[in-house]
Amino acid sequence: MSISSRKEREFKEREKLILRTSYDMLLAEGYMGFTIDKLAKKIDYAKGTVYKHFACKEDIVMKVLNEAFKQRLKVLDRIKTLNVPERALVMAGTYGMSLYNKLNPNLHRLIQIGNVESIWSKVSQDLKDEHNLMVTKIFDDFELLVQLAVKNGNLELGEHESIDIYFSIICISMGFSGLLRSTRDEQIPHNIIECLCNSRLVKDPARVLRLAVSTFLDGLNWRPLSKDYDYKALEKEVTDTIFADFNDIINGNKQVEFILDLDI
Amino acid sequence: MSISSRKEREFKEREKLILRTSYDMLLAEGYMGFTIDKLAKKIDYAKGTVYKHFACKEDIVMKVLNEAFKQRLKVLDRIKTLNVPERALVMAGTYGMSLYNKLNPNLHRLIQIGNVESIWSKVSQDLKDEHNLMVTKIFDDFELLVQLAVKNGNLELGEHESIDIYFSIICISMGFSGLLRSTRDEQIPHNIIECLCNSRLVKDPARVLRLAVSTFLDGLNWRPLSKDYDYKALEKEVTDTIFADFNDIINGNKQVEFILDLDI
DNA sequence: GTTAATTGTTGACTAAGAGTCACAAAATCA
DNA sequence: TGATTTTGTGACTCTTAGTCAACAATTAAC
Repeated sequence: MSISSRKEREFKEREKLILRTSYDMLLAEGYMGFTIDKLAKKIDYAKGTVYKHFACKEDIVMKVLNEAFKQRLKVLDRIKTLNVPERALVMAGTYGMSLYNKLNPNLHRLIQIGNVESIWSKVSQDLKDEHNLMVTKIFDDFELLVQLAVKNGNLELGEHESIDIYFSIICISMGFSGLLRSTRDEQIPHNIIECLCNSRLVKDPARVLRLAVSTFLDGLNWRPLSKDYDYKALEKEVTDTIFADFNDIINGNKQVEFILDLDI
Repeated sequence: MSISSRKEREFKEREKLILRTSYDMLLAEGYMGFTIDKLAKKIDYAKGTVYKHFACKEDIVMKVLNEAFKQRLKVLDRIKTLNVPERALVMAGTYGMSLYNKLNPNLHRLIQIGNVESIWSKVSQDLKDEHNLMVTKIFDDFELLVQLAVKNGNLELGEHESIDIYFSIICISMGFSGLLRSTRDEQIPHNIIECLCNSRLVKDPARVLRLAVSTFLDGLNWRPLSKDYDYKALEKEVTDTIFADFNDIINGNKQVEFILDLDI
């Protein structure tokens, strides 16, 4: 206890410092601008010390990514309290994610980094597993929702398998994630999708995503269909209640500095 | 003429050699395994000579990517000869792309590389523009198709704007592109999506994509709906006629080494 | 045919950054 | 206080992108 655990605490504190600083650097300067030398200088420790915590640069990036992902997952936890049809829960999830992305528009850039082969190939297995587990959680939650909808008579699977449906919805979201960066402030496009999004004047990609998901669900005949339920009202409701804090910040009534919330 | 253009021809020949070799290296060893030193050694020229052709490593990668993309675009050109409803054309496009991806399962890995911020940020403007132009072409073709469908009374836009629809379809495809790699031979997963695809036993992601697009189009009420048209027959037809050559190779009746087709 | 000018090619060199490790400093223990 | 363990360090190696002065080959001039 006491002494050895104080050391331990200090070590954990420093690990958080490393992660938080890396997070800031990654968002500010991107993956290319993130070097261990700069990081070490910034936190005022030697390079070797950083490598006492992480086996390689990619592990730091992946750990930051996992923490950011964890934070993002909490958004989805909030909607579980809602007492609405299953399909409305799916939509509420997209509303929450849209708001969260508006708040924290650079986060998806981080998340995309983890999908890059060259990074993935160097990350240690533990961290890959951790990441895997979180993504799996989303899949599991989705699968339950699909099964519940079938059980409650709101959805028939037909030639679809349950997995096809949630795989599709998640893939749709992924495809859009490339263009979910808020267009509030003018930013240099970071990839081809962002370029096109600018040039094609897609003012609110999040709206298009919500529409795409909704259309897909209509195509599945997952009830209540968009014409039979006031999803606009649902959106307003979740925005004003369970995501009220997000909305306050977006509307400028509150200011927030987004940092990695490390409650390890 | 003659002399100076012979020089020029030699220069162009070497450029092709650089691109073809880079293509092979990128597919074989990924972005991380691709170094200019290795490339130079392989083509038996000095490093400096390579840099006479391209300003930086990323420019080589992007040029390879653009050429691969160009090749891929030709797949979509084939379906233009089909005399079927607009929606069937959209579906035929996905069938063709599925086949092409089965043939050339590593290509999408290349294409994803170009979407990575760290590469995009170093590529010269010319190559970005070239890439942009090709993606724009897909968008334009799609927009025409949507407009035609509306004109012919097969689709009403409703609260959608034309751009929402084609943006959505393209995003859906993009989301799936992460898992379109053929699962024919056992391969090490290259990113989280591929991991999940393996662990969740999605046997034929291309099928799921086709289903997702079809479901989305049903949701849009873009006629003929999937229940009113024999899309299975269409798939068989295009597979057996305009993509017969792809199919032959897939079924092992023909062997083909996929290389970059540089007809510059 | 010889020489000068131009053009093309080279690989040693610089710079930068990842990762290592022998040693130094600090903490702990006896 | 001195011995032992733990922790932190930054100079070092290694790899790789990109440069550039010098060398080679080709072309032009005389």
